[in-house]
Amino acid sequence: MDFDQNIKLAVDNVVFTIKDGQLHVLLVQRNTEPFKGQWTLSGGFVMDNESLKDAAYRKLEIETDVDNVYLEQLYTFGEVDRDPRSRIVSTSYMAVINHKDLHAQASNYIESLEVYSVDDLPEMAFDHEKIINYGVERLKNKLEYTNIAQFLLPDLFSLSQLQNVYEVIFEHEYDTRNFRKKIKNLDIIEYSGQKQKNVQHRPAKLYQFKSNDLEVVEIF
Amino acid sequence: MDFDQNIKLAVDNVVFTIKDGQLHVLLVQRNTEPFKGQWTLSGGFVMDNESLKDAAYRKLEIETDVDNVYLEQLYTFGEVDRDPRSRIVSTSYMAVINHKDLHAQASNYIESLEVYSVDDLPEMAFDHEKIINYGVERLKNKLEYTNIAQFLLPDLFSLSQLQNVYEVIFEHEYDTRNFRKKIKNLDIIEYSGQKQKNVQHRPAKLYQFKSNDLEVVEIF
DNA sequence: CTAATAGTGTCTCTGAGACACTATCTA
DNA sequence: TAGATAGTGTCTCAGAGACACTATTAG
Repeated sequence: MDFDQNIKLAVDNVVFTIKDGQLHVLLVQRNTEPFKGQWTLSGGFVMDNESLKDAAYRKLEIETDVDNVYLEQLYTFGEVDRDPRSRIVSTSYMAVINHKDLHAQASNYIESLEVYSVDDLPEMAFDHEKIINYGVERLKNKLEYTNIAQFLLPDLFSLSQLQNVYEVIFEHEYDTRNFRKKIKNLDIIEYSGQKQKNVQHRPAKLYQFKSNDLEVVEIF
Repeated sequence: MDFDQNIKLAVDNVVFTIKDGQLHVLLVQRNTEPFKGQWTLSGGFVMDNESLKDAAYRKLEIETDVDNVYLEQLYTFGEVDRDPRSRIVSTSYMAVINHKDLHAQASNYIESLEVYSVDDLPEMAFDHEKIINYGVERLKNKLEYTNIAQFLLPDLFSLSQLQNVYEVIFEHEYDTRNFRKKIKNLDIIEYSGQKQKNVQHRPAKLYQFKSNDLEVVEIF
């Protein structure tokens, strides 16, 4: 056990949310070299007495209401030269959260914090753009076979809102009737009894997910 | 960058192969405490100048003909107490290999090396049984939507052999006609022009995969 | 000719996708 | 009543699964 190793271990969070009808990711702007002024994921070193997932949660607490967040490990990036300063291996996590639970202001943060559309990322430091792309693929996959969409939506939502989540992330429009037929057959959501109020059109029925945990269900 | 961290980073390989019509995994028997006599995955610490994947390959070279192996990262296990000696985070890799390319003898190895059926594992040290189970799930998933089965088969194989791979891993028997119909529709294998020889029954046509790389194709 | 495995086609049912109109609310 | 979005059913086609018999080889 006295193997001499000089590798540091970090976590990086890819925090997804939907804003303005587009998939966004939370980024931090660096204010020191290297890559000063460029953007990174929110992350940091793992402490000796916390698990990887706890480290990811600790970082996430600064920016979000972690009670309503879905967090899962993505991938561990272990190339030798991914950080020019020293050997740093980073385990990335994907967080999925409703926009209202994201307090993305710089208040607790020395560096500035902002959400960017994944289709329009700023200049990214390190290999973080690669990490984001990996996360986008994972999110797309999970949308196809789980109820993960719930974490991008408020507790009560209309079928149009749900459909919009899929359309935004897959960048593809679906037929309303077919979409509703499929979702209803899956038996994963239920009518809450409530409807939209004060909308300038026919108010939509509001639904809720039957399970608040991630469940595996073939969707697309 | 002078954060003080006392975590070591290791890799562990879950090496899958099919032997005697069952899915097997390669294990190493520990000859020191803790867990002396119990079995573990083949693994070890990552060196400062090699990537995680290179570390996994380096371990794999001892036991296999790495030219014919498929290797992919599984998951990083980062619980604080997973190793009683010290804080060790382990990134696991899944290797998929044909049984003939596995030279699983103890010759290069101080410890003894053996393949065990995943349905009949010996007493496992650390959290390695959990890692194996995670690997089995990943392998099942990949069988459903990729051509990963090729790495469990010789270059030329019969349709029965291919079907057997699926039956063994999913522990489910498939209808021969339906299975062949589906595989042929997928257009991922082709007839090699050769047939079995010296078999005491009608010789099967031998097929080969069109692509030697992992390709994404919906199968089941 | 026996034993063993290879190889093949049809029918039914289910789910995916294409497609157009009516309903309900606010201002 | 105009503007906006919600909400709904039918047809066609493709793929999944159930199912039974003939073909080819060695010994």
